[in-house]
Amino acid sequence: MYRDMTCGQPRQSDSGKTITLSGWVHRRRDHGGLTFIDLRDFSGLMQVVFNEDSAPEAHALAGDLRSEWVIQVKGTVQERRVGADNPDLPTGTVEIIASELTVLNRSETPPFEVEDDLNVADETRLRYRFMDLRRPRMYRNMKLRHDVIQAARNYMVGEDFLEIETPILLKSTPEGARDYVVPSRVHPGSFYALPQSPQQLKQLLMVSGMDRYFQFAHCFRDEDLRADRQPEHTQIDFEMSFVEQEDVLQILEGLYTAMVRETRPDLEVPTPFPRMTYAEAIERYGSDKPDVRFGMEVSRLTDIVADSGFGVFESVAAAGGAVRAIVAPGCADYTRRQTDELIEFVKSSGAQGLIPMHIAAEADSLEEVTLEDIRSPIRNHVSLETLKEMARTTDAEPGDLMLIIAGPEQVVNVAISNLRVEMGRRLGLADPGVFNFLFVVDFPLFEWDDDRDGWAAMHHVFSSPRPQDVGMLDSDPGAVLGQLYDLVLNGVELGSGSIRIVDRAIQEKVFELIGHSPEQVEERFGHLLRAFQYGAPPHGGMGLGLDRIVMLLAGEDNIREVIAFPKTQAAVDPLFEAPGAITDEQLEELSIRVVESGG
RNA sequence: GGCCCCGUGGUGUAGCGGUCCAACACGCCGCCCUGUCAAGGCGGAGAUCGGCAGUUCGAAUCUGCUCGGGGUCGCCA
Repeated sequence: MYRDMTCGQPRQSDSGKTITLSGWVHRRRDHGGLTFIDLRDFSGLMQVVFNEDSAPEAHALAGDLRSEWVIQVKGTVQERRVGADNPDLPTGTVEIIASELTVLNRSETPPFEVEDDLNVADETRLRYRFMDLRRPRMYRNMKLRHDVIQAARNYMVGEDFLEIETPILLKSTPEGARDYVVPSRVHPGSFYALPQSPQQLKQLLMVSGMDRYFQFAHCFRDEDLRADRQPEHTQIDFEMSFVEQEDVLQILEGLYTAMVRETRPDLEVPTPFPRMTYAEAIERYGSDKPDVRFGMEVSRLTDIVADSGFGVFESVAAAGGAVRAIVAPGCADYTRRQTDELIEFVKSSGAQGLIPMHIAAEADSLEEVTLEDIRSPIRNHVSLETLKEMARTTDAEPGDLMLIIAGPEQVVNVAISNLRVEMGRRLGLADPGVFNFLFVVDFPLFEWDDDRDGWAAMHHVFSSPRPQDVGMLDSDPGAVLGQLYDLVLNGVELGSGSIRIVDRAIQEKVFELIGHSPEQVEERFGHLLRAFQYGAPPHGGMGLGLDRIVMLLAGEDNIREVIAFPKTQAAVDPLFEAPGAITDEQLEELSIRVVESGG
């Protein structure tokens, strides 16, 4: 045994014991005849004292120690002398009086210090991830991730779900994201694809009578990265037979309250999780994943300003676009510099611009506001009555700052909802101690795809329309709502799910609507549809981003912080230098020739 | 694919046309020190400023291209 205890364990009750500890040299404080070593492992720090008088050999050796060397120390646990306690350390009331020291391994000088309050470029951290992960914060995140997984597994097992693994090497399905593909050696010119989700597999498991399935599923998507998006991520994936939407939502609520309770009992989780329709979410927040911890709802001014005399508003309204606004309470004194910043912000969210409207705090009420009280680029173009009507509609008061965005509906919604979140952040409106889960339901089944000039599945092709909407599949596809639901937490989409289609006629109709020929359907989904002809139970389920919920539970704002070996924005692993070339022999075996890109 | 920000010793930053063969902090190396815990004192080494091409009498500093990193819009069934 290299150790009797871990570094963070010994307490006053252990004093007098002779123990052996192993770990990394966190810091050395050499006082000449007396040397202190902070010995570190995953569990914490322990101060080790080397005294020239009592252990000359160990003391001499301790003088050679350097940061991150791996050592083994034998010594006696002792209460620290009066006044020498370190209240910052859990082990700060004791220390080890070393009698023996063994150097187990040396270390090069580290590229950065193993400290939590680290300020090092992400790429450097990833290049030396094995050092980066030694930081207590990273261990905490990995441990939290572990605990979240255990809590989820316990809950799912308790609800009679079966944990079943599904293959990673499967077939490309041309829906959705780009696939990562793997060439087949045995079948030259053929490729496996890594799963974007185990969607079809879990549906097959339902047809197989497995009743309730779950899995921590690795999912791969070859799309551009973001702070909360990696090329591979882990989903808590589950599917249930003989259920309706509400049954699935009940499981979700139970699962997530359990996960939070087990890992962050300090957080407040209001239950039951509220249900909000997609339409309501868009109307009130401009987003299908609203942060409902605070108000600042989005108003619609299109009708009021359609004939206001302000050209931008009029042309947007005439083109069928939207004029929407939020109110930043008490922000009428924002400076030009501050509003310019906000303009840059909304531009980066895709909007053309942003029109601020300051309502001076001097007036006692909105009705007493005069043109003098209003500061805005539209002030000289729009009548006072219209300005007031805009303020009334948004519930703006004297002293408030209205922020108005005009443009195509979807562009406005993206920008105004991002702006709302940004203002909420600036004004400190969102309580970080509250986890406000929200079910967004009744998503449209289809959305119009301008590129393809046709309907596309909002979620995926197997999601079922609401029974009452089936009749509209022919007459008005855009109005058909699905048995589709998202779980949203504090403005972050955690996952999507649906009740699946098991009726062949409806399935064929859906394929037809999104422009799949029977041949394409057979090619892409024949296996699943054939299975459905052999007795498919009604079923539904969900895929949930594990990394994101762990990120939120950890209080991190980047998903890389809760993934042991994440990739950079260019989908590179700087430690492995992946992806990399393969040998000519490998290429030969795979019948692959690499050609220069045409440019 | 678009937009924005960043790239200076090991790490993080300062310098933003000559006074910079580059400053500071931490780290590193050496010496001293028996109670420190971001130990302390003294001394020292270490970057030609991501790369290339230009502008200029002169560039870390300006311009163009390029590479790398981060954020974001598109994209992500």
